[in-house]
Amino acid sequence: MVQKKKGPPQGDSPPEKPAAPAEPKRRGRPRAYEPDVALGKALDLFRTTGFSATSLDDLSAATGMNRPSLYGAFGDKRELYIKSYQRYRDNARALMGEVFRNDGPVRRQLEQIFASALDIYLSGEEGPRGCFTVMTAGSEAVADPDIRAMVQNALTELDKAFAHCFRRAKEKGELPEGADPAVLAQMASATIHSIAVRARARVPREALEAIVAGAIDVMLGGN
Amino acid sequence: MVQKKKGPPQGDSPPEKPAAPAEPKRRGRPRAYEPDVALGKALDLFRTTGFSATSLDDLSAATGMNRPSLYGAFGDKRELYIKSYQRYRDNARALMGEVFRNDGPVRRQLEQIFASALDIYLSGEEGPRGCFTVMTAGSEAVADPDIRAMVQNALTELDKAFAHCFRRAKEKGELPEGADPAVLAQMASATIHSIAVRARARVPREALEAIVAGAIDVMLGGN
DNA sequence: GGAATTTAGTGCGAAATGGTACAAAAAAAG
DNA sequence: CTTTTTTTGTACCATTTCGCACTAAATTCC
Repeated sequence: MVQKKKGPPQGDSPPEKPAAPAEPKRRGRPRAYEPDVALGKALDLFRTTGFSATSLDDLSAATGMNRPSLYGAFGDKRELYIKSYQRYRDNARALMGEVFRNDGPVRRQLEQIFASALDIYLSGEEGPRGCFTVMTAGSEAVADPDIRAMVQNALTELDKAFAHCFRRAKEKGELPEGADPAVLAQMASATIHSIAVRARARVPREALEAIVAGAIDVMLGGN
Repeated sequence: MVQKKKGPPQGDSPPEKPAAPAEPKRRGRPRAYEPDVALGKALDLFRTTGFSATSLDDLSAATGMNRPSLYGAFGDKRELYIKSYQRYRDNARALMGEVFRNDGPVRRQLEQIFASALDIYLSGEEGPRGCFTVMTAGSEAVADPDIRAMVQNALTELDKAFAHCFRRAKEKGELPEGADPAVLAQMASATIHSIAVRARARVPREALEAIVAGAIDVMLGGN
């Protein structure tokens, strides 16, 4: 069950710019695909259709790779799903981490975070695709311990990021006296979860933005 | 695609107590199953495994009905899924509607609502199953317009119930001056969505209760 | 008891699915 | 040019999946 065979360093480095680090001239027939873009396509598919409803044929068509190549490159379906999810999280982290790092006023920071989230959730040719964690990974999490661990990790990571954000804000006096950063963080996360769910039901962006605006007002207590 | 063939009045009446209204003595061989309990079993399964990952064989095993009977009683897999979802919503409405109707102090009302939600989300032999709307129906909502409509309906219904709750509270002076019931309602819904997601990832009940408690405090503004 | 009616249960079949074996192809190395 | 290595692509297999036809059973009506 617990697969972990070929575990190359992968995971930390963001997939930003493969940069092709001086391709050491491989030996055999060259690959007809770029692993990075192929994984991106797979991610897109999994995000819209979920795990079970996405067939290897679908994945094959989307990536342009035939099934044996897919298997060779990413392992079986489950492994590919997990790698897709890792990729998704790397992307999200990259997008949000940036905002979390530079410290403007909390209000501005929150606005940017939520805007990024909406960008992610509402993207997709055929309708918004919501959040991988909330929608498809959450479903698999019940039965699959590995995926569950990843989901848990994603949830706490978001909580922590928000908590850090609010803690700093409180130190800078941007929050009322009694405000509890940890609680506010969980509410911010909840707002994220909520717009993820609603996006999937095709609630229009303006409505989601209104929700975000209202939530920010309440969380910042009129500041 | 849009099935709506045999649409008996079903939908409004809560499945509470089938009551067997004087069985008018049917004509042929008696059914070996009780439609109500069978649908309940199907719901249980769909809730844990989702639509695609649940096979008709699984459903057959769970309900005790063989496939042809299943088909005859509920239609094809998609119809059964939709009926299960309706049933789930009827149950939830019954459970929460009760709380929403009797008017105690808001705080108490909210506590009860969230407690009911947790009961629903955390139930399940093999781990918590979360919320049908958020988890499995949300996934299908992208591709299936009918299911999407149901999900939208579920979301707005919850928002409205909370909004009503907060509006009444404000009239009774239980909320601060500037409080906007609609905004608070959306935050309450967001809290629901969030604990649904977290429940699925096996976050323990105490942690979820803490989140709820914190959210209530913030929403009621110290009252 | 026999006809009519409704359900149960076996079992089939066509399609889809996940996975893999194997030969052909494309490149580097000798 | 031949060998070696790596990937491609076809074809295949075993299993699962959904749906349905058809027969057997159980019950009511006449």
